[in-house]
Amino acid sequence: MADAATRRVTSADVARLAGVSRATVSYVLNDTPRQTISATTRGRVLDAAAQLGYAPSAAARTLRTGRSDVVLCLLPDWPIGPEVGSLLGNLSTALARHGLTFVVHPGNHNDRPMAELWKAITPAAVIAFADFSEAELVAMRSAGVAPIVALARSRSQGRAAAVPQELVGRRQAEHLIAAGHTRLGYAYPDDQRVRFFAEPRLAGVRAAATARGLPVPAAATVTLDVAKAAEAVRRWHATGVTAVCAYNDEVALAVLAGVRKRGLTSPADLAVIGVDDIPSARLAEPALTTVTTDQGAVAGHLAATVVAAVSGRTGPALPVTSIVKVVARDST
Amino acid sequence: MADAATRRVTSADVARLAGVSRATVSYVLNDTPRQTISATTRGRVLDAAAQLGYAPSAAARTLRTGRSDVVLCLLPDWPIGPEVGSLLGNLSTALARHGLTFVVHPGNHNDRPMAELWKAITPAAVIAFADFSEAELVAMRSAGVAPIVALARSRSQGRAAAVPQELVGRRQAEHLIAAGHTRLGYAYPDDQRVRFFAEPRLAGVRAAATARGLPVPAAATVTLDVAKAAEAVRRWHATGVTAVCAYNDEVALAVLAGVRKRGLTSPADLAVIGVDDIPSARLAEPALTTVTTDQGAVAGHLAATVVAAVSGRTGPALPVTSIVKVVARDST
DNA sequence: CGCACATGGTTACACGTGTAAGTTAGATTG
DNA sequence: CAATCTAACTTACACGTGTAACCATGTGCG
Repeated sequence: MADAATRRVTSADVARLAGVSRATVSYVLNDTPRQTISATTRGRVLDAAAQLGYAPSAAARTLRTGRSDVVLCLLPDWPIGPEVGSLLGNLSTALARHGLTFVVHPGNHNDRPMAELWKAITPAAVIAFADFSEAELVAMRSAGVAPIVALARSRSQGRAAAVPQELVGRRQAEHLIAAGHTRLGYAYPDDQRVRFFAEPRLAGVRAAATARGLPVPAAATVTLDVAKAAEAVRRWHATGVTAVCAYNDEVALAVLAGVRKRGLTSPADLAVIGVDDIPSARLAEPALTTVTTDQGAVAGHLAATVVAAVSGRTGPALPVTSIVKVVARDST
Repeated sequence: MADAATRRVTSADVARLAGVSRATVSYVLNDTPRQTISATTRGRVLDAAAQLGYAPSAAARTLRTGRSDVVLCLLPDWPIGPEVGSLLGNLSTALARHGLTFVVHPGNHNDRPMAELWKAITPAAVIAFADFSEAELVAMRSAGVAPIVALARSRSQGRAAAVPQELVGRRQAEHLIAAGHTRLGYAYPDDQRVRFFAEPRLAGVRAAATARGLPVPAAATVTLDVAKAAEAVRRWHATGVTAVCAYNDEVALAVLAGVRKRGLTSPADLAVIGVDDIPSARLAEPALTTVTTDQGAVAGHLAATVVAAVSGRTGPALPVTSIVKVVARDST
């Protein structure tokens, strides 16, 4: 058993055991470019480090370098689904492959003024789902961290690795139009916090409709409540709408519940298409057609953007095609 | 516009502006106990710090202190639902109230040997959902971080702040038994990674049944697929089972889909109760009865356990009553 | 008066690391 | 053979902070 007061093993311990100077240890362990080390000493250092189980202190390294290898992701305050969870998991392994450690902060950043976070962590980059405020941007510039906007378009500065949400809406609408529907509806979410996402998706649906010369889609807010959803369904059905795009799979499930409540059937009376392909989607009555995003590809591109940003270069453009796909089921 | 090469504002800058020594700045900003500072200097220091927008370097502070104020949560590799997301959010604000910054790592820790994480972050405590391995425990001891096991029982060392999962199963079964059901079934998840959670829940259902002198529940694995679920429903119905507890809301929705597929109805032919109260639950056909956990209370207790652990004291016991509640809907 | 003592500060060091600059000793070269 | 160069290191400093140890004042008290 190790003592309770066992000291941390430092690079000086490794140097002592290997019989070299501390600088040599650092050069070996970091593969410093223009520094030549003989093979035998290199081996001795590596052996000593392994034997002692040496792991460098992140605090000291960050202090010296001024930049850490931590990438911080600020989660929005609205509830996240499994699709975001899978994105985060993929992003974590993708960044780890580049020597970056990925970390997520779930707190709503309205709570604490976010500078509290840089006080605690000194990240190399910060990923957020919504745009940064101007004050946040200058604070990040002066702290030397790279701001990155994910999943949405960036209107201001900061690198963007956005999945264009317009595309999601366009794919939904195109699928319905291809099935022969001409009068579309849009089920808008009740939660005000996701407007940032819902607005461009609705815009995409509108764009697809007008591109085919169809009338502008009839948007209605749908809460996650059967009675309210049934009311929206009644209005759509009365005005000749035969198919609706929903912001979400959950909103789509609410619409389906409303359809059943009104005694109608889907897709005969009203076709419904969602977004995300949550597990419940295939279990609905009828099984829900939905649009899914390739989270692995998005994570890979996001990771590339991050490493480009911390290296100071500009990131690659997202290969936008075939990243958003329709999962056809019974509701359309 | 600030220069591109703008330097970080340090405590020395604050000291210079306030006309005091750097130590005084540190004493003022940290409210060091046995150090007396006059009110006027204190004010000057505070003003200077605010004017300069000073935020201490976490790296330097951690290096000096040996312990940071970061609490790291290791996420499991199985997909997390919105209930875990809400728990994390609550935990973040609860810990922030104690001056701790909460951070989540989504990567499966089989990927990298987890020591890679302490290389990057030096947390004060680590929260995991499953048990730690013995090697991990000794590594954490020697690194001085407090291990904490959440949401499950801890069989080994390390503080535990567990919500007993047996209780969840017991509540499910009791609700069905109170409604008059005597022959119960259990819908076991297909995903092997959640066995750690499913096993105790099933045990709770068994315990509740035997406590009332009922036969042992008929457990069956249910995949998230309508056909497979329908087959399980057929067997239950054939063997006289009238009500099933599901591991999950999603598994419960699969059972409901199986019930419809067989041409049966719920709860008349088969009552179903889930766990988690996901948004889709109330939108199902019929609306799903489920068991929900008060995530705010759990987060508060978990936070208390963490602060107790980093302070070296032992944490309080969880007030286990009334933390798990049944949300009665139409499926029972 | 002389001593102890609280008040309000300052000086100096340590934390563990990366890296620029210096120092050998042997190889190369004109 | 002297001068130069290169491989293989070592020495020394800086990053920004917390805190123990010192120092200079008054101030009460016998």
